[in-house]
Amino acid sequence: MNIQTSEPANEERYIGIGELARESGCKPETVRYYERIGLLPSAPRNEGNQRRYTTAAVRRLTFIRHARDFGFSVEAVRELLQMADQPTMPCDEVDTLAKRHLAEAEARLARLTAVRDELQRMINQCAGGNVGHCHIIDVLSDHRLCKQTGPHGGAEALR
Amino acid sequence: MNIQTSEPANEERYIGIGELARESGCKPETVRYYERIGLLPSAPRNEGNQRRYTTAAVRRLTFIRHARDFGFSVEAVRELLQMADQPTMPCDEVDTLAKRHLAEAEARLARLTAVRDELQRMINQCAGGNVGHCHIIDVLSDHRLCKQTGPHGGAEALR
DNA sequence: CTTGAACCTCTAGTCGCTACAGGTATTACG
DNA sequence: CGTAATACCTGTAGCGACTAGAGGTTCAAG
Repeated sequence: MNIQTSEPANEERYIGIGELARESGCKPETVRYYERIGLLPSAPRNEGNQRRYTTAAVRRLTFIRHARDFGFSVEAVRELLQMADQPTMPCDEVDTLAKRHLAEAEARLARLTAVRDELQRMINQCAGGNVGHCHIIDVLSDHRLCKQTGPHGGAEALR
Repeated sequence: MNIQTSEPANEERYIGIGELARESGCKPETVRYYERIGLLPSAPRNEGNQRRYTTAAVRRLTFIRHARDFGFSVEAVRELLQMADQPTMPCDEVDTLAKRHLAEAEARLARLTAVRDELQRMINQCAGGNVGHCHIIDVLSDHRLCKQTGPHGGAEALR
């Protein structure tokens, strides 16, 4: 498994940024953005200054997109790429990174679950009527009406 | 329950932005930001141009923070405030807004759960060794190694 | 009266893209 | 071969929801 961007073998097919984007499931703007921030190496250009890519770039970009889909931050992806680029390295660090990410996902999950439960509770208790007696408004107005003691952290759960 | 910002009754105590922030659980910068974007009305100023608040502002800001904690967007909070400001209105719209938000929370929850499971799976299958044979790297490189068929949407789950 | 904390405005930075505007290159068709 | 549609280029600005800092003013305590 090689996700490095290597120089093309003879006769290898070159593709443009549009096709690269299509094949790896993102947009050309995003590809250029990844190049700008250094996730992708600067692509070689043809005579008309357009970027040309090989299948190595498709693999690297696919890796990036997939890691992003898993919710890894761009910085984490950068680290993962560096690790993947050194196949002889022990994979402890990869493991650590993944576990930390898992822990964060679980924390978000817990917060989000609490928020969901509280939302459900307050919706169920709304008897309908007018806003002056709306349970939803009441709960939002007064944290003591929540089962939870701490802040919900719904906003933080979304980061 | 009145969360409107009304003019202070005679002899009502005024507080500064710092105390307001402390009492409602956010930072002074955030308070000014909320004023700037119109979630909070422009606060009256003392002679030295500093904002003075009453308990009505504490209530309003607490409502805002609480709704934000529930993950409601600032725009949704704006709508909720408008509704809460009209206590005689029927609360159908509040209900609708809350239910829509609940549905979104549940969707995010589902995506995040899927991501969590896949992360767990790939961490459990990592035998340790070097990066060249690391299962985590392999899964990130090749979506077909995931149980899931579609994209994970981990990044989207975080919005 | 002095010191230090709290406050003021304005601007820019965060993250991860996305969307222009205004131009050039390539490609397909007639 | 000419033209038109498409793809590409760079650079900049915008999103959401704050947060941080610079550089200055005002307040409260001693």
